[in-house]
Amino acid sequence: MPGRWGKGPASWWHGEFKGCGYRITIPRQIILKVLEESSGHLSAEDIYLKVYKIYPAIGLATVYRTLEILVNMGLVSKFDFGDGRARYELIQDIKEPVHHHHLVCTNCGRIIDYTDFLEEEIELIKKIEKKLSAKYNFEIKNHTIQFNGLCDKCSNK
Amino acid sequence: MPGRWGKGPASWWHGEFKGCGYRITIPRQIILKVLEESSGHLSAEDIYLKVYKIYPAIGLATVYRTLEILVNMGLVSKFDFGDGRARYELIQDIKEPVHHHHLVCTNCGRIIDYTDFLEEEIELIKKIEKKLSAKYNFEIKNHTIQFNGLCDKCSNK
DNA sequence: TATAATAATGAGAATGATTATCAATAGTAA
DNA sequence: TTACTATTGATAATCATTCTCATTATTATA
Ligand SMILES: [Mn+2]
Ligand SMILES: [Mn+2]
Ligand SMILES: [Zn+2]
Ligand SMILES: [Zn+2]
Repeated sequence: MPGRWGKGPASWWHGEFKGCGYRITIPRQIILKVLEESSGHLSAEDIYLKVYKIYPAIGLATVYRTLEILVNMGLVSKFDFGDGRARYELIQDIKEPVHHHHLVCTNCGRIIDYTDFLEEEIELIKKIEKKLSAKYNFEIKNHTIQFNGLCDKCSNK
Repeated sequence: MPGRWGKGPASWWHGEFKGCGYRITIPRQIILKVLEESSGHLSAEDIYLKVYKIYPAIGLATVYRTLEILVNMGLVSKFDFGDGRARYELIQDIKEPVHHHHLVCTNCGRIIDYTDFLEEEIELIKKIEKKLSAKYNFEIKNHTIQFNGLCDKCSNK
């Protein structure tokens, strides 16, 4: 995640975090660190276990509390892929999010990220958002697009 | 839901149901009836309560079991809108599903169905599915598209 | 730096949706 | 009708997530 750190000790998110009245704590720093260094789709417990290795005093409730804040601040996306637990992933770049969509295998649960949209896809989404905003007077903040089916391994049984 | 019933007593779904080795039972008939007569986004408990009025002997576990079958058969869609309980809705027409997408208010939880896609939207989805299938060797069965934001009431505070 | 105010924490209990268990019942084919 | 067994309802068990609360850590301030 290049370009996010200044020269000082403060991380890219410290400013926004403090601006919202939140304190910079050890648990929060480590949770963010783990999110930064992991590839996506981690469950709260996944994150807890990774933090635990660095900081065994961590509590699971703190992980949940921190994730809730991050989701509300728009720094983390929360997904439900149907396996009974929520999944979290850091939004890579706040200014210009590297948005991506998901392919979810309904058999083995594998999740494939794809970002190589057709140019049209991006255009169309903007157009649809505009149309829906107008028609339903709805202020659209973000969207989720997911294709479900069978991955290569599962469709070849 | 016109055009689904023959002249006999059997409902449109009886054939497919039996074909899968499932028995036609009173609880299942009433659950389907409730799904047919309700507008979408019902939780398992919503369904349980509606069935209960007609058939008080119903058990909640039976509702869950039946819904699981219906989802697996592709007769019912299951969604998670982030309020901690799954939502179910009958797919209106199996042959030519009246597919729709959702606008979800992140403040009050209101859900708006929209089906009035731009013609381009439908075309593009087909194109994307084809591209993704080829690239990831993924057999796409269905998709979910959801826009999140604030509904008119909530954005006017 | 020391202090006060209070946000944040971790442990553990509580919640609540969903699933599993099991003996009794009902649907089906013969 | 009978025999077979899928299905059921009650209820216990699971398990992710949230809540409670006494303790601790962070921050602004003096
Ligand atoms: Mn992803
Ligand atoms: Mn709907
Ligand atoms: Zn798979
Ligand atoms: Zn709303």
